[in-house]
Order: sequence, then C-alpha cells, then structure tokens
Amino acid sequence: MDGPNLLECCSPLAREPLGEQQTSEMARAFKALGDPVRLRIVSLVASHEGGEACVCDLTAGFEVGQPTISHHLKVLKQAGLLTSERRASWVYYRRIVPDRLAGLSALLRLPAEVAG
Amino acid sequence: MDGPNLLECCSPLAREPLGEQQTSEMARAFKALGDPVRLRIVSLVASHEGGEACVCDLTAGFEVGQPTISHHLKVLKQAGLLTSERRASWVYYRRIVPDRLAGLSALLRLPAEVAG
DNA sequence: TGTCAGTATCGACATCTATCGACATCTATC
DNA sequence: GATAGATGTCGATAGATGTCGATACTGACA
Repeated sequence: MDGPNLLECCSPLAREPLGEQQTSEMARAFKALGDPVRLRIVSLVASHEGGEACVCDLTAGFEVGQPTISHHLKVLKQAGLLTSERRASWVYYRRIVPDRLAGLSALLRLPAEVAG
Repeated sequence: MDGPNLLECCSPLAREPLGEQQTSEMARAFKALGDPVRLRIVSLVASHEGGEACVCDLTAGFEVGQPTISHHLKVLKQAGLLTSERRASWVYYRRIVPDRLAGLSALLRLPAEVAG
C-alpha cells in the first residue's frame, strides 16, 4: 500500500497494471469505504474538531446501534484508515498518520488530471 | 456524487460530515473498487494503450473465469467507473469521462495535504 | 442460413457481511 | 469494593457477494 511512489505525481493505478499482491490491501481500504455508514463515520471523524471524535459522538449521529458502530470502527481500523486511543472512559478515533486516505487519493489521481 | 465542488481544492469528506444521501452513491463507487479483481481490471483498463481494453484482454490476465470478469465489469459500469462500447465482435471498456476516479480522488484529498 | 468466436446472462452454491440483542470489559466515582 | 456509564465482543440471522458451469445472445463470415 504505502509503496515508495504513492504520494508522487502520477497514479500507479493508471501507470501500469497492478498485480495481485499490490491490490489486495488497497482493495481492503476501498472496501472499508464502500459502506455508507463507514463513509459517514470517516467523514465525521475527519471533519470533527481536533480531527477526532469519540464513539459517543458517533453513536449519536447514526440510526444503527452502538455494537454496529463498534463493528464498523473495527473494520476501518483494520483497513488502516483510523486509529483509536482511550482517554478516561471514552475512546477517540482519528485518521491515521501518514494518512491512508491521502494515499488512496493519490492512487486514483489519473495522468489526464495531473497533466491538465 | 458530482456535486459542484467535487473537483475543488478541499475535501468535502473532511470539510463537513457527509449525510446519508451524499454517501450512498460514493460508497457504491468505493465498494466497486473494494474487490482485488475489480481494482486490477480498472488498473488494466486505465493503463492499457489507448485507455481502453477489450474483454478478451481482461480474461487473459486473470485467474477467474469469463463470466466472473463479465460480472465485475457490469459492477464497475453500474458504479459509474467504466463505460463500454461494442466494435465488431469485441466489447471495449474505458474510464468514464468526466472521470469518476478523479472525483473520488478529490473526495479523499484532505486539508492537511492541500495546505502542505 | 449455419457456424463460430466473443460476450452476457442465469441459476446454484459457498462465503462474507451488516445488523441486532445479550453480555463482558474497562474506567470513574461513590 | 460496588455501582454506573462507555465501549467491545459474541452468537445468531437475513441478505449480499464472488464464483462457477451451462446457456443465450451478438456480430462476422462462409
């Protein structure tokens, strides 16, 4: 996933055909973003003040139950998109640094866009 | 998906919490990329000469059967990532223009990255 | 018109996934 | 230590998904 050129100008995805090994981990990250609830969780965390949000912030804003939120957070964590830290009674989630989302963004950027 | 500011400087995802309606279509696109085979298909199409590849180019490069490739192509097409055109006996797939991948890339780009 | 190659669809199957309720675990506070 | 609140885990279940073999469709060509 975090290969040497991932944050450079051109998209590895469009530069050459990706092999099996390269795609499996990338696909897992995209798959994690491929659920509306998880996408909203990432958005809420990324846009929350301080760049982090506790689980209580999340459960309040969704129509699904707390165990489900917890499950989705686990998926996002395993995909390398979020990290968590316990402070007192609450667990706070924030984007992983170096940012995986930025890496995925660069992956999708295409030559036409870079040139134009 | 293709809202007015999607290709601007900052990431909508990190600017404000995304709502249910906004995320559903985005999630579908990410979900489509969330399979290793599909990610490789997109990569192969994007990197193929002329920016397009026929199904026969794809079936040759994968270990899964032709019906499965056809199924994945349908998913990518429905997600708005690829388009197809029949020429003689062959069906050619290429990236959709305006490019959906670029839109997703912009979506994931984060303020920190833009500022830095 | 008949045949062939390329591609899509269909039905079936095994596996994965999202969700829930119930319960366990952790921390703070009394 | 006992209690309460916040969070994670477990087991169950319904639905989605990836894959395949068989088959139908489409265009080219004899």
